[in-house]
Amino acid sequence: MAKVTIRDVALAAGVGIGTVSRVLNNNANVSERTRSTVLEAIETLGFVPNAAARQLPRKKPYQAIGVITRPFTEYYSFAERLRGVHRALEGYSDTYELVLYNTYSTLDYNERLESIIENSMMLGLLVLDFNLSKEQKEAIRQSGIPFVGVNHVKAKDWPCIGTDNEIGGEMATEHLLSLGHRRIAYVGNDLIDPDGFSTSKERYLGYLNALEKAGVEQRPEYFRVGAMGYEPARLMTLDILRLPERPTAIFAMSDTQALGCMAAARELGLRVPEDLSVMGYDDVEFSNHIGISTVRQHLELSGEVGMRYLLRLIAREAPERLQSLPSLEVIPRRTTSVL
Amino acid sequence: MAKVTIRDVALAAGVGIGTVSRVLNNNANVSERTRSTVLEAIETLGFVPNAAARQLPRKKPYQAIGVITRPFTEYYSFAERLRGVHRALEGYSDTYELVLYNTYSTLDYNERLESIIENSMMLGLLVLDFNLSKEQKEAIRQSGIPFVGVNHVKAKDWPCIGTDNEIGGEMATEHLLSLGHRRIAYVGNDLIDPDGFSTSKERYLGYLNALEKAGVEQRPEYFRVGAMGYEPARLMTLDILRLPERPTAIFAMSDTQALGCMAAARELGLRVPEDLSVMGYDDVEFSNHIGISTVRQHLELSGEVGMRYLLRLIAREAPERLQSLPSLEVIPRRTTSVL
DNA sequence: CTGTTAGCGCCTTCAG
DNA sequence: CTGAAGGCGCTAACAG
Repeated sequence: MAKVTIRDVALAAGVGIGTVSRVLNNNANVSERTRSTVLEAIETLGFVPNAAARQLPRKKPYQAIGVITRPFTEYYSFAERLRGVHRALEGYSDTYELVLYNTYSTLDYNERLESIIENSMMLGLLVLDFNLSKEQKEAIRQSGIPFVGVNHVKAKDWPCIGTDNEIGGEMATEHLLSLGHRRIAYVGNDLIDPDGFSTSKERYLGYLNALEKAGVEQRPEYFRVGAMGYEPARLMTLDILRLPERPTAIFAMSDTQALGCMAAARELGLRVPEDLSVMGYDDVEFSNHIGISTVRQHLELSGEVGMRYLLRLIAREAPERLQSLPSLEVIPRRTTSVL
Repeated sequence: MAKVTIRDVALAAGVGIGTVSRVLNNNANVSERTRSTVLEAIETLGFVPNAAARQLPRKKPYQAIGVITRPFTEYYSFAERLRGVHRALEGYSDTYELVLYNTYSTLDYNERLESIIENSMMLGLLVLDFNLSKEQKEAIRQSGIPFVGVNHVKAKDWPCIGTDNEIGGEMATEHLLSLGHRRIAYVGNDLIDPDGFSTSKERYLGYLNALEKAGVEQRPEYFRVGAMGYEPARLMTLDILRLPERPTAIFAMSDTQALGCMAAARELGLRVPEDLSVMGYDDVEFSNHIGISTVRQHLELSGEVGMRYLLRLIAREAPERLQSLPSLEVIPRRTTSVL
């Protein structure tokens, strides 16, 4: 159906477009009769006022900044990044609206990105946890929208911030090794996930590096990957722990998955860390509350730094180099102990 | 500084406005020289293109739905509600943008709301966890923007959805009583928080009801409220557990706070649930993973149902009555046990 | 109370 | 390659 405008409504209702506008804005100066006639016309025509057109004549312009991310509601770690984003935006709340593009899949992601560019409604764009293709970067650049990436390995062709997952994976594994563990399992997402993300692969490579440096043989049966999240991790761990010779430690690629490992251990009557050490990754907030040993990757800070920089780009302030994040840190807590 | 338009830029650069538009949109047909002249003018004038005006001539209209909430990044429970909101929006991602208004304070909240109404850019508004005043409801209604409330006790004057905190508090306490506990403490937020929220008060009233029905005396020293969150809960619990006669159970008003209670117990060498039962509230995701006994209030579903209804209102589809949430449920897990 | 007329700021032909 | 003109859909003054 073609787009219906205020003019169509006026025509259908047999009134002027000014009158239609008045009922739209609940202006007092309209008789009850004409009002209802207009309302009826709006109804039957399915008229939806164009937001941009309404906004145009108003004094205060609509200024919005977009944040595009993979489903943050499914991952605590994304939510923590967003916390930093909001921190950076504090004080700007009456200046910029935050438009959150929560995508569901790569396809969805690409479409949203395209639509953002087409609409050209965003003053700036923060790309959270997503790898843009060369073409996509080029397209955004063409559009003239300032953009910044968060959680991406440093690249020359766009301003981005992130940490090195391979190093992090190595650190986590080294921690376990330093505690005397030799039978260490890896539990994570599929190495290449549907969204083309290689986080799991990177952390796994770090794990391999650490083992190799320590001269520890890597056992294939201690390597399990699958869908992301708590439940798959629990199931995979159950499998691992039923092995004839079970590992004494597990490196889970996220804190949420570490929770799954711990649940599996509990189900089998194994104590953590006495019978099994569990190492997580991310250092989300609950990890501290519960006492999960993990690798801190400064999630919140990453969002904050990224957004601050984007704000600078938008304001065209001297774009000093993008500040880099503090180093990854191993945070030993109560789920890992000496063998 | 007055608003600078494309015309000012054209004037300053000594070119036509069409040319300015072309450089703005990275159109090929501009000589390198004029391009840089224009860019310079843009720079010195600090020109920012008006988003609405840019959008207007394009084919695809900008359609956005606003969600206004208290700082969701600080509360897991809000994040879970948002998950439901997103679920409801799945499949509409190419139709509606989701604009998230994450507020920092009541003042901020009121300002944002005003600005939303003034801009009239939103097709609909979902109000998450915030009590609107009569005037505010009236103002939104005047603006003609469809709106729905989530987490509000049922009211006649606007469509909203929510659960009864008093009943929930009573259920939680009854669970503890049924396990034989008589010395039960309450740990929560200040009864009236800075944002005028009375969630804590309501749950506390439920707690009192349950005690009274059971004929259990309520001890003032078992009542502690303070700032929201893990850390304050931990500190308050530390106090309570050092009492000459410490309670055998604690009802914490949220799962996050329950975590704080558990941490305090651990610090004092008390086992949960053997030495102390801890009851939470919310049933956020990690509660299941960790095994916290709690009251399920269907957070995710609330966001989903609310947004679905809003979508109907926007589409002007038969607004059958707003579906109500399932009843609250006590979910006993591993942090509560018989005395 | 209501129709009409100017723009809102920008994009997009259309001639040069 | 570039300037000028027409319109995007709506609001807001202005006369009735």
